Amino acid sequence: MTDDKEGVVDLGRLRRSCSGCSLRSLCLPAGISGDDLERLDAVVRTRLPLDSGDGLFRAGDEFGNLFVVRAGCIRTTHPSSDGDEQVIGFHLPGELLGLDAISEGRHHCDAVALERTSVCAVPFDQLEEVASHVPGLQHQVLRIISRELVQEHQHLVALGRRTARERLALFLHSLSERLRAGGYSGEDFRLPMSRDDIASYLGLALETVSRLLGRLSDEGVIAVERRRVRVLDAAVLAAIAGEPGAESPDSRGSDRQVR
Amino acid sequence: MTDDKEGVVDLGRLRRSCSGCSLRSLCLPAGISGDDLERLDAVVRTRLPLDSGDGLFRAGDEFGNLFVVRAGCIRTTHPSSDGDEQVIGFHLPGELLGLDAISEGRHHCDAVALERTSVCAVPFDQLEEVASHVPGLQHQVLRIISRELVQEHQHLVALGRRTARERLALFLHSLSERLRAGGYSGEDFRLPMSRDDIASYLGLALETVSRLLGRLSDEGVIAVERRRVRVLDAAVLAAIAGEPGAESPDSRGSDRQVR
DNA sequence: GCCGAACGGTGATCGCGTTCACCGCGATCG
DNA sequence: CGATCGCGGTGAACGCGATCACCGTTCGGC
Repeated sequence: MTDDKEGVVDLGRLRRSCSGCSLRSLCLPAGISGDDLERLDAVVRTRLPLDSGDGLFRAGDEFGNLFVVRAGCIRTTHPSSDGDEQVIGFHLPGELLGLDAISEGRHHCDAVALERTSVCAVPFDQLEEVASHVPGLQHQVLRIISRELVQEHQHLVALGRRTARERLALFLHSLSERLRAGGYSGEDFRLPMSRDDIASYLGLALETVSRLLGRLSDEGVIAVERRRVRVLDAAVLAAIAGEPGAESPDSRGSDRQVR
Repeated sequence: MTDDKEGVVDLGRLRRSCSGCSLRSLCLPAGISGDDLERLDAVVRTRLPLDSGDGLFRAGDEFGNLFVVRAGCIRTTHPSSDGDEQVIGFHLPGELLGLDAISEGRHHCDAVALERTSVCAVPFDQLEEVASHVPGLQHQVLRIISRELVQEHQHLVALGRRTARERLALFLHSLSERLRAGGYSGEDFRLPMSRDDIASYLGLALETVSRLLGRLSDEGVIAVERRRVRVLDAAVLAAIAGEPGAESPDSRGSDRQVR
């Protein structure tokens, strides 16, 4: 199937493949190499381009593909019976979406691009087929979906126990970390989403988000200019967010032993 | 490995095995049968008994096993840096827990039994090994973890957008449905958790939970007597919870096509 | 250029749910 | 048996964040 001439690397094909992707270590191929990576590569459709506002899928749609964000940002929202909808997540480069559709074979969210965005589509049935021959890939899929679960737990704690100010600080902190992980600056970035989106995601009114951004700016923790954000004091931001600073991992043992 | 005499069923062993378990269709073995089910059976350790208050694992513990509740109830809580912790979930018969530990090989939650509880322990490395030979099992694991994700999304929407009254109705409605799925009555049951636990789970103060339970009781929607709850008007309860009554599935197509 | 919509900022007011306080009940234990 | 503790119920007051109202700015369209 490879039509590359011997010894000549096809740069175009490489750039479009997992092996040449800068997000490789974050994404499905993490820990996969050689023939196995080529098998995965054969399944992934790269470079699906989306304009700002374009939809990727809607709640109720039949589930066919998982998607990985290469560049840009995808917002997922959960529709409510009474009309209003809540923002569930923002997906940045290197992050998967569509995992919640595996359960019933239908998407439960609407997914929309917030800016010019490029995604890879991964046909799920083919991914499962490849994974059944590549144990490392099967494990990686489980790890990614489990990580998603952990993030949701943190989001739950934020919505359940944190003040508006703490939620916003946590949001900015998390965004900063994730952008850094994707290869972008974590200190100076542009928010892909509106104040309204942030408010919905954090379970707040948009006025509250607006005011608190202003307050954090007054305090010198961040600088905000419309959608541009600079983190001036990451330590204080993390402290407000309630992030454990230099806490020891503190392993306490292992789970219940079974005889 | 089977030491049963020909034609004679070992009832003790059967009752302890997946094939003889009444929760089979909810649990990992759903859709698995024959030799494959036997292979799964060989991995699962059944009947780990817990008393009320016993811990199953704690945040930071090394991850070894997934657990399935056979009877009783397990509460998982997410510890916070500043001391107070939030209840993340209640796990009823037929439900898995520990899935969030796959990502980093460490548990992120504390898990405690709220009453006399029996669980099955599933060593995760062995489960993965079996799953790599049994495609149906691999798919089932993904389906279960994905379903978990969907439930968390609904919980997020509840915490982000719903009033205290709606959250409580949703909680009772969901509890009722899940108990029914596990083979218990959904109309008349005993709450395994305290008001405090419910409040933490719903992001409310316990006083609010107490008052709203009283109000729902006054209105004749439910009857509450300490921890015993009877659902008197399931339709009204579902309506308050914002559950779609007789809404059509309304399939709108399939996700973005990829050329 | 003009127009209009989308977005963002800010003040004034309100109300839901929290907070604080104290109540009674039932179980456990010396 | 009275003492203690955990659990659950309830009243009163407060305050955080929602709601309502209106502002200016930016941007894309013709």
